[in-house]
Parts: sequence; C-alpha cells; structure tokens
Amino acid sequence: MARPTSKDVARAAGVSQAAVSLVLGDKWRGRVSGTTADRVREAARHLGYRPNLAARNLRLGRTRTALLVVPALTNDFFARVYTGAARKAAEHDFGVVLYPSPEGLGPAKDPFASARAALDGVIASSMAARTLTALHGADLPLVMLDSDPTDPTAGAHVNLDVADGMRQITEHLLALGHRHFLHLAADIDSWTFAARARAIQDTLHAAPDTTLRTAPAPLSTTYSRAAATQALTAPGSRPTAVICDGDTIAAGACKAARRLGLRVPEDLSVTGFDDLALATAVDPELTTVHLPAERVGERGMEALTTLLDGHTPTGTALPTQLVIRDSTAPPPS
Amino acid sequence: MARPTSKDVARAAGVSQAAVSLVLGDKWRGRVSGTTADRVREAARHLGYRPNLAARNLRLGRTRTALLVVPALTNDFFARVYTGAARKAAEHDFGVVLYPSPEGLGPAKDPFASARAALDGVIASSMAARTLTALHGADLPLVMLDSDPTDPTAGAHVNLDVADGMRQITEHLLALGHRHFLHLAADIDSWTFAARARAIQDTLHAAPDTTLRTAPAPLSTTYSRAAATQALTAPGSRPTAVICDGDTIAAGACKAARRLGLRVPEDLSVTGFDDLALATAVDPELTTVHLPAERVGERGMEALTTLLDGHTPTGTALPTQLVIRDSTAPPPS
DNA sequence: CCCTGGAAGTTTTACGTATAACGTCGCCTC
DNA sequence: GAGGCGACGTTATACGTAAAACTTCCAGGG
Repeated sequence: MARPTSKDVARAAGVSQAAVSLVLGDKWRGRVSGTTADRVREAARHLGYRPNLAARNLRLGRTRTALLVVPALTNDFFARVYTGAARKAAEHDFGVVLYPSPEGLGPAKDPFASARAALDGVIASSMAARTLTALHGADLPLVMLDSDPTDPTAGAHVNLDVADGMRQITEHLLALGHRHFLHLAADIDSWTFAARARAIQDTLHAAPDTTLRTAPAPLSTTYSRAAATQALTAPGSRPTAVICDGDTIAAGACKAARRLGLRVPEDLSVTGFDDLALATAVDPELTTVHLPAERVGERGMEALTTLLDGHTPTGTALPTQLVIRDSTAPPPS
Repeated sequence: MARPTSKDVARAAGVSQAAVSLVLGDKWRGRVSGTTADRVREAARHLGYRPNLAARNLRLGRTRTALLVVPALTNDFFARVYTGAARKAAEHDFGVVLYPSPEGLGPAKDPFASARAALDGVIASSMAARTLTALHGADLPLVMLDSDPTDPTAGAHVNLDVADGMRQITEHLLALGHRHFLHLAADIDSWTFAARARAIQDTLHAAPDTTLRTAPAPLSTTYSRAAATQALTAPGSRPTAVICDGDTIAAGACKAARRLGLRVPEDLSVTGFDDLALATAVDPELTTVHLPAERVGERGMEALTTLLDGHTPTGTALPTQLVIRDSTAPPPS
C-alpha cells in the first residue's frame, strides 16, 4: 500500500482528518476527548503514519530548513561547523542543508535551486560569501560566520575572536624569545585573514626590535610548501618563527623547513591555525589556535532561529584558544 | 511584497496560471504560442518568480532529493563522497541532504525526521549502515556504498575494490623485500575492513616465508598511536612493514615508530589507506591506496536515479590505486 | 424553560503547482 | 458545407496538511 495519509488515519480511527491533525499536532486540548485522541494516536502508530512534509511546508509556508553555505567540506573546520549546526538544528526541530563549494559543483549554480528544499534562512561563512552575490535579493534571514561584523547585509553575525588567537600565538613566540617572524598569509581576500594579519602586526608593534615579513601562501599543504621554501630562502634576515594562517600551510612549511635542513622546532618554530585533525597527525604536532568550530555552527543556528522569531540575536565573539604542542621552541642561540 | 506565485506571473502576463506552468515547465509546444511563451517568461523574470518547491513536491509526489548517510564528515573521504554525489545530483536536478553521525547529533534520531525534506531515496555508507535499523521498513530506494555486495536489503551497491588495493599494497611491500608484516586493523565491524584483512592474508598466503600479525587499532591518529606502540613492542618477531587500514592509523603508527627510535621508511615501512589529505600532509608522505571517493558519490547518485527510473543499476567495483610515496622502502638488512 | 457556553467534533478552505479535460477558432479536405 | 483537426488557450481538480468556521449536544444558571 502507498504511504498512509492523515485521511487514512482518520478512517482507521473513525474520526475526521481534521481531528487527526489536531491530535497529532498536539492542539487537541478542549477540542477532542482524551480517549479519541488516544485512538487516533494508536491508529497513526499502527499504520506507520508520517506526515507528508511537502504538504505541511506548503500549508505552513515555512520549512524549518536552513541552508549552510561553506567553501568546502574537505576542510574539517567547516565539517565541524556543519556538525554543530546540525546538532543545534535538531534541537529546534530544524534541518540543515549544505551548499558546498561552487568549484566542486561545476558551473556557478543558483544555491537556491541546488537546495531542493525550500529555505527559511541562510547561514554563510565569510569565505563562501564572495561567491554568493545571489544571496542579496533573496531576502532570506541571513547569518554570517566569521565575517566583517560591520557588514550590514547580514541579519546577524557569529564571530570568532581570531585576532585574539593570533595575538596569543605571537605573544607565545615572543615569550619564547623569537624576534624575527615570517607570516605565511592565506592568499584569499577575506575578512578573517585580514584580521589575523592585523593582529600579528599590532602585537609585534608593541614589542621592541622585532621584524616581520609576510608572504602569500595557498591554503593547501602541497602548494604552500613551495611558497614556504621560497620565503625561507629569500635574501634578507632569516626568521626564527613562521606564523601560518592555517594548519595546512603550517604542515607545508614544516616540510619545506626540513628539506632545507632546518629542524622543527629546534631551528625553526612553526605555528598553525584552526586546530584541524591534521594538527595532531603531523610530526611534530602543531602549536596552533583552536577554533570552536562546532560552537560556531551552533551559534549560527541559534542566531538564525532568534532571527526567525523576530528578535535580534546578541553577538559576542567566540573565544579562541592557543594550543601549545611540539612545533614551537626557543630560537636557536 | 510577498514572494510571487505562478498566479502573479499569470496576471502580469495576461494569461492563466496553467499557461504559466506549461511555459515554465517547458511543455508548451503546440499548446501556447511562442510570443505568449516569451511574454510569460519575461513576466516571470521581471517578478523574480521562483516556483514554490513545497507545492511542486506535493503535486508531483516526489522531491528529487536524496539522503546521504555517512558516519562523519570530518573524515574527508566522506566529505569527498558527498561532493561527488552533490555534483552528480546537480546534473540530474537533484538535491542531496546529509545525515551524519548519530554520535554527532546526540540521541539516536530518526533520520527521516532529521531530514526535513521529504526523500526520494537513500544512499548509505556501510560504516553508517549499522546504526540505521530505521532504514528497513522505510521502503525507500536504497543504494549501499562499499558494503557487502551480497546483501539483498539494498536496491543497488556501489563498491570499491578495496581487496585489490590491499593486494597492491602487500605486493608492493613484498617486492621491496619485506617478509614480516603487522596489520593494524580498524576496530570496526564492517564489510570493507573484513575484505581488506582477507586480501592481505590471501596475498601473503601465496608468498613463501612470510609472517603476519594483526592488531586492532582505533581509526584515530591520537589513539592509534598507543595501539601501534603496543603492537610494535610486543614480544615476538619484529615486523619490517606495517599495513594500516587507514591513513589516520598510519600517521599514528609513524609517530609511534619514531618514538621507538625507528626511522620511517629506513627502519620500518608504513602504509596507509584512503589517500586522505592527511597522507600528503605528514612527513614522510604516506604510501597508500587512493580511493576514488568522488566517483563513489557520483556512482551512488547515478545508481539511485536509475533505480528511481525503474531500472536495475549495473554494478562493477570501482578500481583503487596504489600510490607510492615516501613511507615505504626496502627493509633494513 | 430559555439561554449561555463549553466540549467534541466536522466541514470547509487555502497553500501553489501540474496536468487532465475541456473549449474555441480558423482552415483544409472531400 | 460538414467534418476534422491543429493551434492556442482556459477551467477544474488533486496532491496532504493545518486551521478557521461551523455544528451539535448537553449541563447549568437564571
């Protein structure tokens, strides 16, 4: 037999379809007797009734579904953001559908066409936002993750205190005695990376006799290695510490250093960012900044639901935490 | 103004709602004149009309949405499976919604409740399937990934030739001169890992004077390291090669070896499996087996659509490929 | 005895779409 | 000039649900 509808349940219970809707929607008090309600519930259970979501969504005009826009899932930061968002969503009886990297999906597709489910709102990471001109004009509630807090196009922001993370990293290296730094900066034009660079500069500015050089690097272990090699062999003062915008870059930098005959951390300290699974897989394990990725996802979802309730979410930046592992040490004397 | 409906478009174009549906559904040939069709399209474009998917799904009785069930997205194998499935889905004008690790989502939730979108079919990885008793009885078309091909509960299978991958790895090590092996086996009861173990045994069985020991290891770099240390220091013959069921285990094994004073690959060869991003991030880069993860996702989606068309998908196992990197070498003399 | 009001339902309607079924007109054929 | 037929539409209906509006019955108060 085909999937049972509320009408089938009604027939089985000997009531009208409306009564079934009232009972199962838990709006029956004062409208249906307790015994009848029980009878309806029993019939529904027996038939294995599941409401047709398409019909419900059509009727209610909302879907309890959010779109999460991320640049790529193979980055486990975003995978964790998704996990957090999905968990929180489940609490609110919401669903989350993903719109991953347009690169991965071929020709720039309309995200709202790609997400077959109709949407109640959108949560977008800043790194993905640049590809999403389509977001404007869709007038859906929008929550932005780790993006410029002054950007008014978003209904809400969930921010990470990446500047504080970079400050912690830099001060950790300063405390170890480092004075000459190389910043391998992600070659992506994004608020979060700009904020990280500024934090390094600000922190070093307050410290005497320090030098900082910056080189761009792709966010990929394989390709960042070449960038690191080049930056480390460039003429000029040799850095004793390399600050990377991400763990993947740091992994590439470690390899580059080793090929140049530099031991990490004895001859060169290297720091990561993000605290990906990779950070503890490489040897030495990376000193890095832990980002509460799942909390970002949770907060994003929370912000979206408060937005949908007509309120304005309050936004404090989520803290980031320096994690000291084995890739940093005092500079060689 | 609220979101425009097909009725609004009809009014703007001076036609009936049915005509709008015909034109936009591209079923207008012989029913509507070309000029009228153009007028309708122009009106739709001008109003920014987007069909209400809930209504369409209700009307058509299907959603063009598939559920992909994976154990965890933080494993980039599954992230790539998703990417492949989503890309292929887009071609077929389908959507993919995820049901990730029940562990990640808290108390075992009904996957079909969690996916707010109604579903046309399910694609499930074997590693996730054990948690999905709910799949049975849902009588949705089901495609199983990398699972026991003789299992009849699935409508279709997409298989990886993991046995051949393990055979390639083992023969590579044999060719290098290794005779004494340690297999760090994933501590998960799943068809794919059983097949891998069998392949190692079969291959070594055909080679003279070889020994094989097996030890269980968790699929996590951090925890597998302890398992590797224990297995490597256990009394008895010392292996010269460690075959791991996954790259994460291999990364842990490399660290364990180094702490024991063994250089990789000079003193001990270590092999991975899966070819995750991690495989090229660690130093030395791992000799491993590349799995065409995105192709798995694509084939899964293809199988589902042929299933939905009422046909029986043909199933040949996808090939796996040995990738020789820097973690294997001849055994020490 | 009538009137009010609440309990326990039912009938009806609307959500937006796709499509089957039904008109109407003009032209061509026999 | 009757009949047919293709082009160009329109009208009507169904999908499954939620909820507003309506009905019926009965108890209790004045």
